[in-house]
Amino acid sequence: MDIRTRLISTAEQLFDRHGFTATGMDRLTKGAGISSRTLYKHTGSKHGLMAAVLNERGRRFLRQMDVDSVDELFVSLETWLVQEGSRGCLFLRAWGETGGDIPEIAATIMEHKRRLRERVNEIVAAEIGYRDDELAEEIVILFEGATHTAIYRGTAGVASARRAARYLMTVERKA
Amino acid sequence: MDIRTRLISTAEQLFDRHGFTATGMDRLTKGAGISSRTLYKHTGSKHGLMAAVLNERGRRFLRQMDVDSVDELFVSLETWLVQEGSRGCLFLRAWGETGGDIPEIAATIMEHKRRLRERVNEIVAAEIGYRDDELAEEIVILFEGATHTAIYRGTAGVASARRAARYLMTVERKA
DNA sequence: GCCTATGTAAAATGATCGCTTTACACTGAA
DNA sequence: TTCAGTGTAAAGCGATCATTTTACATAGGC
Repeated sequence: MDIRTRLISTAEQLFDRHGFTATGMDRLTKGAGISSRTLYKHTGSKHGLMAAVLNERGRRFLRQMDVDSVDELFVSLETWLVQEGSRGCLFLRAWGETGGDIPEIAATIMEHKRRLRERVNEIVAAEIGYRDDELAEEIVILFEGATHTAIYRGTAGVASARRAARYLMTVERKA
Repeated sequence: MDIRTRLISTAEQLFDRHGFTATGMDRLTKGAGISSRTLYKHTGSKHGLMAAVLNERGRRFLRQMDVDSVDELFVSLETWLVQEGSRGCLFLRAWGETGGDIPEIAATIMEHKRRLRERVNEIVAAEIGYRDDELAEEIVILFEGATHTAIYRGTAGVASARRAARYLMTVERKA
């Protein structure tokens, strides 16, 4: 496996499992099996590594959420949580640990959330035939809620979110 | 103000603003205006301080969520977010930063979430006349979703969650 | 065969980590 | 008046922090 890929996926696991600040550079280098010099050549700094991890994760996440209906969206979320574990949104955790003070990281987070919102908006629009920002926002909230409830309730909550979404999609559509 | 109160409320602000791990003991002692010896006499360790902060915050939070209807619940949440800021659930952030590995902290988090869930269940039951665990879980998910969406969308999302909750409360009640 | 890329291991940087200890001052009750 | 309780300031604990540096190996293209 490519060094950069190995570094980033190792870092993603460690950050997700132990938190960003609590994960030191030595654990990252040892985990990836590379020297610190090589690490710094690849991502420049710890913040750079964090941003790279988030970018890569965001790409993978949105690829998995590339579905055609709201119902499938929640199925995909459940699959993701089962495969990756339920420790909450890594982007929001990064925001919390940095206080939103690192521009490079803050921008990555905001951009990811903007993309997710747009994706949900498109899925909703495809399903009901027109754009409905308000309905899409409610689905996003259920999505975000399911993600975070899963930390302490497991994937059981995703089924509830899915059910609630089904109601909203039925009741709220005007056409 | 009592030293212990000052310590805990200062720590709560610093942890919330900058994260738990990133906040060092010297910032905490300087913030509270006490010596490190005094701090350690009061809470024993940093983990002890974290647990104390979470306990205090949980008490204050649930006091503010002591309402009689689901609609009021979301109004109270909005008030909370405006007053306290929107940096996500401090309990889940603590979970993420510790990996759930510190028993003292993990137990505090789980207990708080259990209480919140029970509170919502009671509010729902009072409103529709009978207990409905599934409906309550959906409300909890909207609540959790609004809390976390607020990090990057502000309180606008709370209004959406409130609206969605109103739909669910209307559509799903069987009596 | 040499040059540049890219990697390693390991030491050193100064700062900061959580936590303990030492030495001293104030206060209220016995 | 003595004494336990509670506080301070400041030094020190060994460990770890993110980052840089030094010295050396290996490999592919010219």
